[in-house]
Amino acid sequence: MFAPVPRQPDHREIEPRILKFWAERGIFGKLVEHNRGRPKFRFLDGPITANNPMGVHHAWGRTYKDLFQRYHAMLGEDQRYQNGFDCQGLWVEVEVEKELGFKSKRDIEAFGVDRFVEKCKERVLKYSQVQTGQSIRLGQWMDWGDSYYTMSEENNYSIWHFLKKCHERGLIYEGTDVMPWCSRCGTAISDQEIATEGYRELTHKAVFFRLPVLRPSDLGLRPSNEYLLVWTTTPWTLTSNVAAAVHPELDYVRARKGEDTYILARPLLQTLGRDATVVEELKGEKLVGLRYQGPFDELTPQQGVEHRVVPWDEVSAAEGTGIVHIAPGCGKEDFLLGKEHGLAVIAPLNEDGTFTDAYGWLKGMDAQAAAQSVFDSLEKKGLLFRIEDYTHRYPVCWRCGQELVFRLVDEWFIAMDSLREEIKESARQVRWIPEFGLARELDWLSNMSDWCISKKRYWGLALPIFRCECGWFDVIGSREELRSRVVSGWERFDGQTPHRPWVDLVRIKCGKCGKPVARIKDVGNPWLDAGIVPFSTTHYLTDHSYWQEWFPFEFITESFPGQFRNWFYSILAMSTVLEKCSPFKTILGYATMKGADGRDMHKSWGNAIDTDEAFDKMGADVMRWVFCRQNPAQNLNFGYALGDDVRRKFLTLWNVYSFFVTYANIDKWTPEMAGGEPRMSNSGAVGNRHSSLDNLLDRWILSRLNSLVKLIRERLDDYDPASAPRAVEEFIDDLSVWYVRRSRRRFWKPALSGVEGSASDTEKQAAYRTLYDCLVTLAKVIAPFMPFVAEELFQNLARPGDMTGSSDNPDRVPTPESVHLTAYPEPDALLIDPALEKEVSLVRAVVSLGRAAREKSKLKVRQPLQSVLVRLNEPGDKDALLRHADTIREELNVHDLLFSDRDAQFPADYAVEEDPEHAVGVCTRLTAELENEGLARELVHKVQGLRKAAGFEVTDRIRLHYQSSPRLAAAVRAFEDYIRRETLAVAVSDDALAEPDIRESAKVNREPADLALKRVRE
RNA sequence: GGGCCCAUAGCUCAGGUGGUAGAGCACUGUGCUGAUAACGCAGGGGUCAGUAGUUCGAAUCUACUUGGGCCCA
Repeated sequence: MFAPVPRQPDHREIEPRILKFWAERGIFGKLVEHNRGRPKFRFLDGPITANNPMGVHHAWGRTYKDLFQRYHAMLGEDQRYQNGFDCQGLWVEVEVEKELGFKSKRDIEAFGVDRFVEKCKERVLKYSQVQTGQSIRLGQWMDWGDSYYTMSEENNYSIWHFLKKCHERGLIYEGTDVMPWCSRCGTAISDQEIATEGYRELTHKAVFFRLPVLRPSDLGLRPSNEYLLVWTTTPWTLTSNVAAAVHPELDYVRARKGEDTYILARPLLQTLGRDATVVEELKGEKLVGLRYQGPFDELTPQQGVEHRVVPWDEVSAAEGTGIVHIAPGCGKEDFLLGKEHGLAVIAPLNEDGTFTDAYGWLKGMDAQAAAQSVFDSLEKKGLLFRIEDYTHRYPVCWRCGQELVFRLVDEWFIAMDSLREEIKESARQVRWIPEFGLARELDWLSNMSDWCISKKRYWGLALPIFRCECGWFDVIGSREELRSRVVSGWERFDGQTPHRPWVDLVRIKCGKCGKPVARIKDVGNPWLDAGIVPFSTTHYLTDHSYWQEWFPFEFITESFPGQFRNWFYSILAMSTVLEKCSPFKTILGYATMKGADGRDMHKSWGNAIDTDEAFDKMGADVMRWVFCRQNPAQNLNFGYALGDDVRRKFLTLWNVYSFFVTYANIDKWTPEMAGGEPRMSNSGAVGNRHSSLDNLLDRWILSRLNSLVKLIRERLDDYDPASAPRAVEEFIDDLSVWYVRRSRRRFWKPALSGVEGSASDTEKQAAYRTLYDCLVTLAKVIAPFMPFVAEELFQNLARPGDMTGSSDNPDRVPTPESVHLTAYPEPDALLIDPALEKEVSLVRAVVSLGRAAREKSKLKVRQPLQSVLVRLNEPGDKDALLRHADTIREELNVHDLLFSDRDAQFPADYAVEEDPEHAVGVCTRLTAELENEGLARELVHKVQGLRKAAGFEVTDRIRLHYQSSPRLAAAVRAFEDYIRRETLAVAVSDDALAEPDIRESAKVNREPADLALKRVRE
């Protein structure tokens, strides 16, 4: 017996129960064991940041990861199943700071770096556990006890090794650069980190100001009443102005306004207002070298600075004045231009974004808050021209949202120029899905600047760089190397992880002057942590043969946006340095998850979906299906409505399953009855025992099933997750709407006689057998997508009685214990019959047209008609339709199926519908005989309704009594056999019935009738 | 300024290698009542963003334009 099937699947009940089943039976462990030593599927999990509970967008990616791992497991491939957690970096620090109520780095120092670092570790451990639980709830199968953590010693020391290799190639250097700087976090933000969320549309005060041109006089250079008109959006940087840039090819003017003369780009003359008159036109190159008086010459750092006009091709006349203020200490491009022209570099800011002590009255003032003070000072000096609001995209800190400033800093870099082409070559070795990924990655690689690997923070990779005051530095490549070179502090470091503050206590000997040298204080860029995992997780340094077994990886899948310059970049770069190749062969990228309304998910906008709530409301299976059927290249607008659609679709499958179990139990049908040998073999082949079947419907659905399996294997082998679910949905539709509906009567009476070779038994057995194989195969097919429901179907169909613990079905058949331990179905080419599939499509098209024609005739389908007439353009289609004549006649409820030539006209009493290929007409003329038949069918319809209303079982026999008009009575007599058969009536009589179970006064096609039913006990 | 992606029915989206537009939802009508707090069928609805080109033929290929998104500078 199959367990009775609830009317609707309840994921809240099913999913936890299946999780428990898997856990108790150790199914995952058995799977790993089963495939051990077989051909490998090498998957690399990109680490998830273990800093908060998982977002629903993570569930999207994790679904892909699980889908392909489960699929390849069912192909019998050996896998590592290692999940990864990203642990180190500013993002964790920021959360811990919030937890502790810290506002700045000073708070951390006061709290103690060691305690702070421990807090960071604790947070990572806590949320890695939370995420593990959520992933399990999603149905993801990983070796959860063996997750890698990027804070592990192996990971950190592997990076040391990488950095050492870079140093051996002379790529590591300390540079002065102007970097985007977060004054709250007290650290530079690397190029990669100014990510999607790294820019924000902001409005600032922009200022037009004037700088007096210095003219020669007896006493040297003196300010004149001629001015450069200059514009900037960052007032605080004026304090560090050293030059003004013009485009040498651009047209400029000298224009008089009142007593004064202004120089600016000609296209921007209107900036001066209407009362200005042009005195002279000149090219920008004529202005180069002109000296002017700086806007803040009174400040100490400005003493001795010579201000002059320099040429720059980047200047445009699109906005401002065409004269650009240059402060090499405050802007990246300014810095580069300054280098080119040998300009002075003035660095005005402290780590916290305030002016340094040298800045006199500005000392201690926050740079961004200083705008008004700068304006006041300009005003007082007669240099202010105009202030206006200016809206632009401005970089902000990707973690805390603070507006960034550009600050002159000393940071450590890996020189990338010599690696650029090598890494691009590695990127080209990869299959990028979607294809445009390669172009994106190459674009990034072509434009990337040197990799800034240092961060002035606490929780992260301890960069193994030791630098002496004398200028010497070296990079340590391993713990052993450090130990061999240590001169002091080892005992205080030994036993600790290689993190701050402990590793900072170690001293080595300077290679030049011999002094004890400490590590630089900086920690590493977190993408180093994630970038090394292709090596650290495969024990590149400690177990080389293991690494050789598992490297490179076949497959990774991650979200595209952002990762081109982050993880994809760092694993490609690091692997290229270490092994001159890409560490992965195929990348499946997917887009961004948005709210149901297409906007970013925000709690305050009400469109955010909590992961745990989604598991509860939607269920993991449905959620996974939604993710899988999505085109990965397209943003996913995720909401509960998507889940409702999927649930409806699967309710159809559930109904088929429920239908099968209901009737199989009535007939006490078991798989063994129809076969003889055990049903579920491990071969995985689908329906290979049906080749002798002659039922067209059976042959058709098995062809469809095998075609489906073939397609899905092709698509999954090609790393295309989205095509498979769509194909499954179509199959479910075919199975329910056509196969089950058309086959329904085969599952009804008479009951299985048990007589070998009886005709009705053979038909019925074939139907059960076919539907059973469809369902069991489907369970296997969807197992990687919807692991819970697949298991539920499989357990009840293939191992009935097992899950409930009742052991009327002990392990007497070698059926695998779980659907996830079965082999993925293989298509049987002999069962695929494209011609038959096409034929059934044709039949369905003709039936569809016929129904539309009936619709037009206003004659309901229950009323039999004499004939349907089909006109075909393809004469060959006639034979095909004739093979399905019974089907067409039944579907359209007509007696005859007729054909006509392509040019023939339909008779006048036909209602006709047509499409480009065929026309179908139904004869609308009714005879008395047809009307009687219609009455009989209508009566049956009423009686079935009464059976239902009375609560009879579908197998109950009844007595049917009726009193009616003579017209109806005649019809009943004419079709009595039919009525008895359809309603399971043992007797039909026209007298009154004493004590009926149910009675009704009804109208049967306008003929009045009293109907009464009584159940007959056997 | 450069690169990449997108634009198909009211909404969400399918539409390898070019051949007279499809699904789901929504809407309207209707049927079924032995899967039934389900389901089926039928119908309305699209100049496939625009323009030009290649072609016997373009939603599909090419160029440009417009609008949206992302990235780089």
